[in-house]
Amino acid sequence: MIPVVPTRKRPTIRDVAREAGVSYATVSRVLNGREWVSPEAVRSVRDAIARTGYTANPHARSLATGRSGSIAFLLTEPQHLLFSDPNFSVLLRRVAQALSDREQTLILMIAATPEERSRTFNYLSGGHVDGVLLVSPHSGDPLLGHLVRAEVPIVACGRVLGYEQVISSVAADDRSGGRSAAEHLLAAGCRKIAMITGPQDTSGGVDRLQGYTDALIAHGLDIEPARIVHGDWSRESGAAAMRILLDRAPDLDAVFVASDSMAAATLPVLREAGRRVPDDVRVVGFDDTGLAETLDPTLSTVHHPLDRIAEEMVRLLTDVVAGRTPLSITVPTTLVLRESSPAGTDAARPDFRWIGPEPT
Amino acid sequence: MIPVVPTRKRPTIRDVAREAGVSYATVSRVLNGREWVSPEAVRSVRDAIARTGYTANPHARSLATGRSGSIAFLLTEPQHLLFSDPNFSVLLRRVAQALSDREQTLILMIAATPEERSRTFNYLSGGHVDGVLLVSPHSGDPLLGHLVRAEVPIVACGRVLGYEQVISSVAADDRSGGRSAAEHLLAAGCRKIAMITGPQDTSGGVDRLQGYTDALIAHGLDIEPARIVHGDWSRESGAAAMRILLDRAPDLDAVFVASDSMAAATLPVLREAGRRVPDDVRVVGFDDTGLAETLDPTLSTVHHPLDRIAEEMVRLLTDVVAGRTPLSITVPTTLVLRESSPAGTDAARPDFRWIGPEPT
DNA sequence: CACGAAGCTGTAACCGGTCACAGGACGATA
DNA sequence: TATCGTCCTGTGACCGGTTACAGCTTCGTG
Repeated sequence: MIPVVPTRKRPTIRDVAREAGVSYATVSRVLNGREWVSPEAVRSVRDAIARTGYTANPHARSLATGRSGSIAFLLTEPQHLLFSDPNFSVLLRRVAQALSDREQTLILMIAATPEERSRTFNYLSGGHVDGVLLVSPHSGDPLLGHLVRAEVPIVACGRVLGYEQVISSVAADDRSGGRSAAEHLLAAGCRKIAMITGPQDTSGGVDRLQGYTDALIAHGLDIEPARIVHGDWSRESGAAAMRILLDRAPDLDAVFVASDSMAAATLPVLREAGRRVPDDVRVVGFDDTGLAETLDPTLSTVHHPLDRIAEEMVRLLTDVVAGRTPLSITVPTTLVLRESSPAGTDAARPDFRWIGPEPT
Repeated sequence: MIPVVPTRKRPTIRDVAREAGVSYATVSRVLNGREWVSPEAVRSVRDAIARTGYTANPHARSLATGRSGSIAFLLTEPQHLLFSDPNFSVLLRRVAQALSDREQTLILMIAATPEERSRTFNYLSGGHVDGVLLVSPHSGDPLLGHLVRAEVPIVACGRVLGYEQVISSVAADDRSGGRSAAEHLLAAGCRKIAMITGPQDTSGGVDRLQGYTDALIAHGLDIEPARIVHGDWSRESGAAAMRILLDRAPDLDAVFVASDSMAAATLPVLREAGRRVPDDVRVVGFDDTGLAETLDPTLSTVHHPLDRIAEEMVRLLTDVVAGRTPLSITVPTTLVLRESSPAGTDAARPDFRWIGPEPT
């Protein structure tokens, strides 16, 4: 009897059991390697699996175990940032890798519009994923409060201001990073150092600024409000901020910019204004995710260790899912010097502890 | 045995049924809106759902229906391209949106290493997703053959050379795009037009080159092999290709580059070589995904309609999952003129049909 | 020799949905 | 009044796994 339509049913655990001459419970035990199973049984089950080409149905498994085996990577930034900011894609890549190593699947959710946000909330709070990785959270976001109330396991990239006690997070040591950038500029002789910050409702935005003020104050300098302009990570905001700075503080001799994207946008503005980089104005960015090397001049910047951050986020989320109390992890940053602010004599100065690689 | 996590029981369909005073089958009917249900029953079920905060368990649903409600977005490019090529992130964003609108979830899979590839194949062929969206497929990839043999529903972005009859695809009209770019350069008076192509095992790489040769031949010009260099979409390959061109064909008066990433990398090379853009050498790219506007000079380029491509891919995949025979869809491109090759007198010429927007 | 423990295996209940099918209520029609 | 069709609802089987529990060997020990 040849079936007209080749009904290609995928083999189930019971097919494997029949093939192996054992019960399906034994097959399950072999698959999960939990309990005592005789070596012969293990072998015949493995053979049967190989012969039938069996793979477990993840939905049946999730239904039985109550775990989904998947986590959500949640982006709440407006879409133009997703495109221009390499941080996202680098982090995404690393997280995907880390999850793949743990046999977990990565569900990408983008919640930019109000509709998407409410759909996203329903999905995440419905227990459809084991946990959520949150990127670049803004503390004012109501979605955060809802997720926390629904007790969804969350790990954020960057501390979530106001939620430090309830949301676990992994962040770069932004404050030290900002401080080392500013100290490098100070050591190079700059005294009128401006800063373009990130949004002040993100930990990265706040801490990098804090590091900058730390360094200036430690060197006995005043913080000049005119030299500080807030950006929103986007290129456009970087260019706009640079124009404001040139207007408000035309005597500046250096700019520390809280992201490479924004820093990249300052270069043409400076060039148009007739300022040479680094001779007239030194520029130091933050991130070092590939963009910095491709600019002209290449950009000195603080390396944002996204590899380790991704790794730690996944590890931490596993803990949080298992019921661990919230925890914040900080990962050290590294200053990388390139053409836009090369190493000067400062490398030899005893008061300057941090030393980056030689400029290329 | 105490469970590790205190599993807060979520309400099930039976809880809702009890609450509403109906059977669970009726609740299911209301949820799926399938069969005849009395208005009162609908109302009381909806009330009960609102009261209990019920959301359906997608795994139970998948198990019962045999559909997973999720599709995989599969990337097979080496990771450095994922970072530098904005095409990926733009497409990803759009696909995510289109899927979200259909209440489907997007599972991101990156198969760069051999391990990841085999894991990915097992996962996809195991029927864990309803279908696969494939980005930038290279025809030599063995993973493709395996997926086709396993009868996994696939829609690719770009035709898959050699698999046109078995893998559905959505592509830009790369050939017309390449042709309009070259025609624009010809109309601007250029006669020694070089080209940096994409990989010749991708339809985009082949077709954009084909469009270029179409235009040159139509104008009675010979195809000079010395003026054609193959790239691999990456910035590095663009810079390298430009150097080769300056060496092999130093008399060139224009370059058509098959991607904006590669085109971006040609600009510093040209500048270093003392060639002014566009005065000495005109440059036209391909993609128009944001990067082109941020370059200096801003880049004339062929707009790659990723919005529509994403939309069509999702639509087409739905059809393929439903059993539709393979189909290739082509979406038109548009030439966008900016500083690197502004519109000339050609716009007025009768033999030049295509006219882009005025340069900014 | 009786008995308990250890090692292994099978049965059955359960996870939370979908859906085929049986059947009840009720009005229309013969 | 009997019969039929339409509308609506409930029961129970099933999807493919996991796991509690019981049962069967086999062996060691008092």
